[in-house]
Amino acid sequence: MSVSDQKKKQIVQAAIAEFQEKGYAGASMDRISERAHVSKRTVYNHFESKDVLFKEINQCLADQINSALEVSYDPAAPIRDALVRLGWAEGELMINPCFMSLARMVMSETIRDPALAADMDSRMTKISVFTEFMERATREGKLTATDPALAASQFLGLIKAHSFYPNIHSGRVTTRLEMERIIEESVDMFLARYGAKPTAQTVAAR
Amino acid sequence: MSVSDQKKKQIVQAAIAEFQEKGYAGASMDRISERAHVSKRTVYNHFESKDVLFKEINQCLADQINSALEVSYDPAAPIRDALVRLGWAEGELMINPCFMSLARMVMSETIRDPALAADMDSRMTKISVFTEFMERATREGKLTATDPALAASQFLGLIKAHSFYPNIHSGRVTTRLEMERIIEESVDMFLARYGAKPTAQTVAAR
DNA sequence: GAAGTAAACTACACCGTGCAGTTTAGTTCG
DNA sequence: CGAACTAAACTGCACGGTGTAGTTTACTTC
Repeated sequence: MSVSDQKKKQIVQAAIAEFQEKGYAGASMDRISERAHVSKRTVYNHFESKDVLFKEINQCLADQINSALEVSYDPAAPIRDALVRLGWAEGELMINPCFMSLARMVMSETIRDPALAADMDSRMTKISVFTEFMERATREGKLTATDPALAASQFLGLIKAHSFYPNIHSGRVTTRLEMERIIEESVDMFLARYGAKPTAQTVAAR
Repeated sequence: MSVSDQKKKQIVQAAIAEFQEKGYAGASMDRISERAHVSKRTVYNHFESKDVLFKEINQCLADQINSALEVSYDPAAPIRDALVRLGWAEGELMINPCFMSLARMVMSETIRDPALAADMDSRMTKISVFTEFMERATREGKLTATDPALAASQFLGLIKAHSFYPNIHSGRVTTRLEMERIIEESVDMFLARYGAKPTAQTVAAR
């Protein structure tokens, strides 16, 4: 990595910290350059404006989400295992402090600015895997989710309700152990509602 | 209502709109006074600073939440009906555009500022009704929620996942009809997991 | 000579205050 | 009743001090 790339990385890190603490409007380009141990002019050599710098950081978040959600559907796996694996695709992000820190910052801005929210949404290209999963599993008789989109959103809602949303407020990040429990409990509830033919075997598996 | 009170109300309304659109740091006291059709000096006669004005608005939100959650436990009602009623205590808030608008604004600030988040939390005195409900219903054999706090948070999570959190981003407010469905679906899933003795009667009631 | 630095500089916007003068509501008195 | 008075609130404007985004300039390092 060249010196210039190194500086750019420092700037991005500093900007994340500054935007996180103060928000877009409250962040100062002077402080960002200080935190990056870089002259202000160097910041402007790499990013033509505060807005461009902010957008670049947003793209980092979208990239993280998209790559985390590249999860393939395994028809051979038992539905319970497949759901746990699907849950972990999201869960893995939420136990990652770097991701959560970024997510908090971006979210507090998107809440206020619908245009920015739409822009971010358009960057999240992989969200559909959850609905596709429900649809396919139902087609194969493993679930009874007649409304796959609803089921997907309920599944995500259960997980997020115990990790993402509380974290967003407290700043505390869920541990891997806690996430295991959250996913177990979410899958339990989800299968209680949508599991096909609740046989003795399914119950015993709990 | 006196003229002075009327002006104060105008200021609060204008401030909500301004804070909502621009955030705390981005909001301008000059613009707030313009939006309220009031001189800037009048704003400062009612509120000694931007911060005081902001806090006053936060208190409005806390008041709305606390009064909405004053819901009593009815031991005579079937558990399903009681859950629906409990869900509506929260749901009623979320189909209210005024509440949602305020909630969005406050949330985007509390996300960034943990101290403010803690301050707001301390003002929400009635959140415990959900856990108390689960605890009591389990004691009376109507539910099997061995961890009442978890069950309460799952119940709320299911409802919020389909109204509050999507609304926060899109700005679109859930209709009463949609909320009926959300609460039905949430109670369905909740009872599938925690309903005591799933008898033929319980199933038929769906 | 390409990239970085430090510091000063421009051109604003913003918070909060001060103040001279006006409006409003209510009360007293003829 | 209605005119005169009073106290409080409101207006509009200007101002000090501060902070900001982004630019420029002169200098340094590799």
